[in-house]
Amino acid sequence: MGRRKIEMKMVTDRSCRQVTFSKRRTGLFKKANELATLCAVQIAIIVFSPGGKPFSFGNPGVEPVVGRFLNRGDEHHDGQLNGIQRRIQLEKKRGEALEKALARAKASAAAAGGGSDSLISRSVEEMGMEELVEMRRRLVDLREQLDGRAVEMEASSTLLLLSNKSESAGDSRGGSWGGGRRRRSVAKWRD
Amino acid sequence: MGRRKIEMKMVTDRSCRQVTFSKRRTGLFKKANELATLCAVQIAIIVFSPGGKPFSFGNPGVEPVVGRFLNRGDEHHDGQLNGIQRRIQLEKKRGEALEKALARAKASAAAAGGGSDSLISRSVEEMGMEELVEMRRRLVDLREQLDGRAVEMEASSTLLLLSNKSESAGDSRGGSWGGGRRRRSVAKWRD
DNA sequence: TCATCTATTTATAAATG
DNA sequence: TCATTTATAAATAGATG
Repeated sequence: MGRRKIEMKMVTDRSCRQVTFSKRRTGLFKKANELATLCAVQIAIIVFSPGGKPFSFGNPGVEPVVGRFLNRGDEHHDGQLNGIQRRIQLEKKRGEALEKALARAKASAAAAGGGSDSLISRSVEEMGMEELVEMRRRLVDLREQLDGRAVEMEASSTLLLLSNKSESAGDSRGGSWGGGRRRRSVAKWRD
Repeated sequence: MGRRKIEMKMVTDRSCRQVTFSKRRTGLFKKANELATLCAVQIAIIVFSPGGKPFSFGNPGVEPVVGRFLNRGDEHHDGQLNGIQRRIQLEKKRGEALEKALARAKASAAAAGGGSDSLISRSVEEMGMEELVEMRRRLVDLREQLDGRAVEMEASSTLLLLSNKSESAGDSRGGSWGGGRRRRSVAKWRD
């Protein structure tokens, strides 16, 4: 697609790689936009430049699409809607083990609510890998809870739960280029 | 790019639209794969077909990329690496408010550890939106902490922290190199 | 550095099996 | 309905200012 055919290996020269990245990212986003337009579908692309900077494209926006994707229970592809009742049934089926895990997750959240701030003095930086992994496990439990709940709510609420920071709790719509994230308004074309 | 030039409007015929979607989705994923290969970058694409079915592509996987995107603090784009020290400095700059929030988050995790499972009897389904939002906020704080720690670790560990599920809460290695959400492997090529 | 140019390669719309 | 083919539009690698 250029003067010469190129090998499909990482471009070794940093400068060339950056140029290639910029050109192809532009092309990719354009293609994505065409796909969204021609087929009237939702699409989101997130890409980090070689320098580590995030670029994104989304129709109608990155977060609605990501939210829809993440919220999707793995077991049901009902497409449209699906009552929470079905979900609950599935969850109950998972058995007591999950129930206990959920109880712990809830206890965690509640305990945090009345939290005594000074109970834990060690900094997270001092924690070992094992502890972090365990923290993460509970975190995942929490998130499962949130996701399970989320299917009940309409899209805007779901967005609130999934978006990292909730200032934009509203429903900022409009297909967007560039940063899906709040500060970036339209497009960053340079890295 | 075909026998004829086509208008950039929604293809009205459902059948043609589906064909166009399949072809262009394939092309888009191929381009994304090339971009990832040539430039050694992380990228994720999520697209819902006209029928509402999800398709995804991700390098090294959808969730690691989405996680990185959602977790990104808006204020620092340090790019490469950055010792945890730099991160800590930035966090300290945020002031006492954040310090307190973090302390609460840590307390939460710790409380969960010694958790009394029966403290909370209400089901999550019964919780109100506000409580869920608050739970989510703490969750985000926790995750920020984990991410701050994560920069110290090598990629595989980072992947472990960010990937949504690890059945084996222990230290399941060999991060899933491709899958989107847990059950999905890499890409679904048919709708 | 950076945008623009163009020779080529690549993607794909329509045709075809 | 699909997969394959083919004529053409579109993307882009390298050149150039």
